[in-house]
Amino acid sequence: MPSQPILQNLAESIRLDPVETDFFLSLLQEQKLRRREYLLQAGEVCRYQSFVVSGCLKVSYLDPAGSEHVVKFAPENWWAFDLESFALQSGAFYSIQAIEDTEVLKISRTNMDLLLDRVPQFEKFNRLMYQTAYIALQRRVTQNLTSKADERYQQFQVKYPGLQNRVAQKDIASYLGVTPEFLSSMRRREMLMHF
Amino acid sequence: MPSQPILQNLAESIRLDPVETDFFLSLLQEQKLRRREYLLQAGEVCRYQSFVVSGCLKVSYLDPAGSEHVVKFAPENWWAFDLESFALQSGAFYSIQAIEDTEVLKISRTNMDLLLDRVPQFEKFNRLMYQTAYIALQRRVTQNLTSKADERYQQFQVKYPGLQNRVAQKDIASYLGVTPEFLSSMRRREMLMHF
DNA sequence: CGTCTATTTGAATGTACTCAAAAGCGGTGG
DNA sequence: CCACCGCTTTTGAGTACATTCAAATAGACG
Repeated sequence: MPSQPILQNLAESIRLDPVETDFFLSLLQEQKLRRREYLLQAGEVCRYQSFVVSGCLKVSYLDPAGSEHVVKFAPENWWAFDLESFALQSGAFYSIQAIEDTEVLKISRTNMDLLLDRVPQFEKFNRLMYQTAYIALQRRVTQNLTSKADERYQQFQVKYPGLQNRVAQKDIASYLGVTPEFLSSMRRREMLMHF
Repeated sequence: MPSQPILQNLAESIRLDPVETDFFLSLLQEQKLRRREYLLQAGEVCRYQSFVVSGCLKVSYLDPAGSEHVVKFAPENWWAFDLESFALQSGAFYSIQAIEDTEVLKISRTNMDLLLDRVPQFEKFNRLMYQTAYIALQRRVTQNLTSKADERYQQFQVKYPGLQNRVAQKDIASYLGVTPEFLSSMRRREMLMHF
């Protein structure tokens, strides 16, 4: 199991001794997804919290009119799950789909509860994850209100370096909240600017 | 001290015995603000988590170009604070200002730590607050991307019933992410619709 | 009452969308 | 290996949504 990346990710917020580390690793499951395969479908209960080892996922939501809205991407070293559904074990609002062949390490809600019980450090990890997620989201709201599509595109490039070459433009457009056609014309204008 | 509303708010997520309740209340401070007075200025460290007993606050952010963006309103029974600044004791990103004469009950970061130590119930309260805040925010992001200004205005009216009569239109416009002029013309069209 | 700020109104402009059609590209089967 | 199919991306014209700027009107407060 390719456990190095996830341990490194943990190390950013908490410190574990070898026993705790092993216990944590023993609770993980590995899963491989093909391009286009779903890790979670809207409506299902989100039973796992997943860490992307390789590949890339997209988290999206289908509005009543039937069009898709991408909420976030999760390339290597990102966590992906429907936070609300995982926390409350309610029906998921979002779907999570692989946009490349992807390998994840996931921990079930049950095992996470075990972990929280036995290794109190993980309370902190969890709290920080919520906190970080909230703060990041709050800034995104603010930025969406503040900036025009071309600025949001630049912010996307900063947030996800290199990802624009791995993700379909229609998905980037959806993430930015513009139509694929408009993103295309934005890119054209941007190209011309450089001459 | 008008402690009934805040106890009712707590009761929505946790149950306290009389001793815990008294301990909690002993950690609160009362503060009265005049219209236009600031509870927090951007750049300061947010040392308190405040609960609005009466009146109304607005949480807003000043962009580099100097224009204000309202992030949320906090009328009676809402909590208001800069979550990031309070958690990390870093400089606040947001300002919090009274838009009516307002009365708040606030708890300092220090006292909150005490509380978390002595009454573990509050871990849950805190986690739920983050969780709820996150989920609400996530939906707002999605809605902002999905819907037009007039729909966002309706959502505002649902979220904050009756508040449109207490808040300046320029602040509502800012919250919705449109210009005051456009909100004004939206309302005119809406009026005409009813004939 | 006068001053200051908020709101309304209108015209001109810009930003982003819809619809339609053409071109590009990737995967699949022959 | 190539041809074809389906989906994505590009391009363009016309339109709708929202902004800017300017000026007039209305309200709030001392």
